[in-house]
Amino acid sequence: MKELIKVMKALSDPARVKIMKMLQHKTMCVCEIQTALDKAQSTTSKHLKILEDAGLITYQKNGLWVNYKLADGTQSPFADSLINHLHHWLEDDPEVQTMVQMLPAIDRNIILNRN
Amino acid sequence: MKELIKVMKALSDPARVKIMKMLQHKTMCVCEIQTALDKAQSTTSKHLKILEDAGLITYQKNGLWVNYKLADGTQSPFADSLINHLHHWLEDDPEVQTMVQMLPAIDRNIILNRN
DNA sequence: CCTATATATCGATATAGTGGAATATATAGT
DNA sequence: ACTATATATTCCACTATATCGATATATAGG
Repeated sequence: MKELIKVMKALSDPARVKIMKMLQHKTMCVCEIQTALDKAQSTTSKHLKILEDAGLITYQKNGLWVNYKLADGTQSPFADSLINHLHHWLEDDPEVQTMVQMLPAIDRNIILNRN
Repeated sequence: MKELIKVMKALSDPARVKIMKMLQHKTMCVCEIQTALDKAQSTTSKHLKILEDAGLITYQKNGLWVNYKLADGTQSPFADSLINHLHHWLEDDPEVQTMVQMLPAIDRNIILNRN
């Protein structure tokens, strides 16, 4: 029960659902996700922790960067189901569509003023 | 997006998930659900409203009684998916199992001291 | 070792959710 | 119309969550 509740709570916030929809398109670091969401860095980091605790996303460290991606769902059958459903859910949601269109422009090198 | 969030929030509380698991076995009135949950009547009524707003349950009035049952899911594709998944989810959850075993003994006539 | 920097954690505050007691509403029976 | 009663709503206390600024942690490069 606790495990299911954790997954449901994780997906009960628009920002976190948006993160799931973005990661469906590409692996992203915290600063990229933060930019897309237009939230504070600490806020973004906490959302990611909640999704990770629920078994919905995983990360891989690469130097200073932490790259987040969708989990494979092996941790939790609830997470697995919802990850799969989210792939087709909200595809026609205007808010999600706008965000997805912006994704190609959201790049850590551009965000941090590198070449 | 709002619709999905509403469904997820509705299923983010153990009492409400338990209601869903109970209604999977039989239609129940508020006083029966209240007894099974061991919560106040007002609390129970509010949980039911949240589930109904999310499209997860419906009710049918019969005199003073309001009989709640699982929705058919036609209101919301999200609700539909989750109603279906919940049918097999948590079947081995100890808390749910105990509650389901008690279900046959939970009857409005017994609760209200009628013959 | 020191500095820079990407991310995580902490502290504080505002908002939302959960709970029960009290009250309101609606309907059945007389 | 009056009473009884099953459920819904309101009110209020308490807890949980979301957010941000500030600080801590970890790692790369010099």
